[in-house]
Amino acid sequence: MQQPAPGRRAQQRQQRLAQILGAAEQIFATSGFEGASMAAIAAEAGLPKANLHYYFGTKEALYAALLEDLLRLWLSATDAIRPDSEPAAALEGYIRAKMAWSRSRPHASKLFANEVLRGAPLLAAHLSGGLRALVEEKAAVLRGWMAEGRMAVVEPRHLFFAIWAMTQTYADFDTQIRLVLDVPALGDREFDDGVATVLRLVLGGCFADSARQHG
Amino acid sequence: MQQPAPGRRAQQRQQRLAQILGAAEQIFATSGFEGASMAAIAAEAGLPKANLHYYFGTKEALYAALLEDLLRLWLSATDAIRPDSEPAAALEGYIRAKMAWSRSRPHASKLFANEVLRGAPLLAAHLSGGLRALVEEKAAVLRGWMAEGRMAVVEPRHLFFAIWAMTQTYADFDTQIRLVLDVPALGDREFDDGVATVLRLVLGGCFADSARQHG
DNA sequence: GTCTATAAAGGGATAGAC
DNA sequence: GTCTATCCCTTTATAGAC
Repeated sequence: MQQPAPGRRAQQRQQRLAQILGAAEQIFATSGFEGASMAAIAAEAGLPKANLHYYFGTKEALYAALLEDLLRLWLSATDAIRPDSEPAAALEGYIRAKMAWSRSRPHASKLFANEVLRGAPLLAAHLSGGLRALVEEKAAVLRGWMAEGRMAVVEPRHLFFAIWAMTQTYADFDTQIRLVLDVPALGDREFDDGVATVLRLVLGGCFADSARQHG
Repeated sequence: MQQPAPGRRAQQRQQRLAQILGAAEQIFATSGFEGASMAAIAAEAGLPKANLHYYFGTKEALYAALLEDLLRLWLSATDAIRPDSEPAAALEGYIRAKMAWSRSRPHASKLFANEVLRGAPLLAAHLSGGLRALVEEKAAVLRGWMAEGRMAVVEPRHLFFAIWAMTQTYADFDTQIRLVLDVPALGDREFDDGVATVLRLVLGGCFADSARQHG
């Protein structure tokens, strides 16, 4: 029951955990749960295989730990959407945040995509629980703005689906985008174009004349 | 070199092939390449495992055959986008076609998503070849419309990325959408709302005042 | 806590009878 | 052409030395 201050031992433990989680995120993201092997994760982390089992027990527990972290990020990105926000600015901030996340954490996004693609066996409870509640809450905010005539009338939950899809595609489908654009990797140029396109569609669709200011 | 008319033998062969391909599409879509087992595909098809190897040789060859079929669908959906088309009608037709495809062939869409997520090892050549050429061709059509002032100026290739993402999410992320909307499965209502939302964003973003006609 | 060696299970693929 | 039995390899997970 004692809670010792983090000494050298605890710090090294935290470092090992982060080391394993980072390697696991990358391997799981590009190979999926079944495709990833503990050996590949161990190699990426620079540790023997048995170490992973010492820290996390099973492959599924390690995978679940990653999804847990992930959910927190997902749920925290909508903070800017509050009843007292300016509607267009709130949506623009949300889109920019989601796009920045696709750029900074592409592996996390792919991990999430892989999990949902296979039917979300480990995430179903969170999706119908925390995420659903959050979406309902934010949808209510949007409906309020619509009732006040501050934005066009659209089904707010489907608007979220559209924003998620458009922003996450720059992480999940980066391979396709890269090959179609014929660039070695997605950089400033591609993300700027992406943000501009998503902003134009969403602001143009929700606010009509507000779209012009973004090129 | 002889090309016999399809007799009973050839017909049964075609039926077996279709039987296997259908089962494989479903299993690969929900489990990914590595996650799917030949045993699971055989069980789904109602055939012994060795039959699959007789017809397709290896697991990878079976998977590649599915991707081959898939590409034809992907590349044929843009037919309505031609220089002499009416811009808004052409984009609307394309969106409706893509959305209908997400509804009728969700397994195919998921299969494609799984493949791109893992870096498109078997599809890279097609993406940077046929798909890239097609996108360049259609992007040129859109640029022509923009130059004539018939639609807003957006980066046309990113507009395609956005349309692909928004429409395919109704197949690939159906689990998430289903759980957030709290419905047992996506039906008419959900797809109608989805089409309306995507149309509003794209037409609103590209044609400003044309968005109103779609609710 | 860390690592080597290995057990136990499941995978793709094939041999060979029918 | 079809199916059963089996080979061989990889995988997860653990035992046990250090």
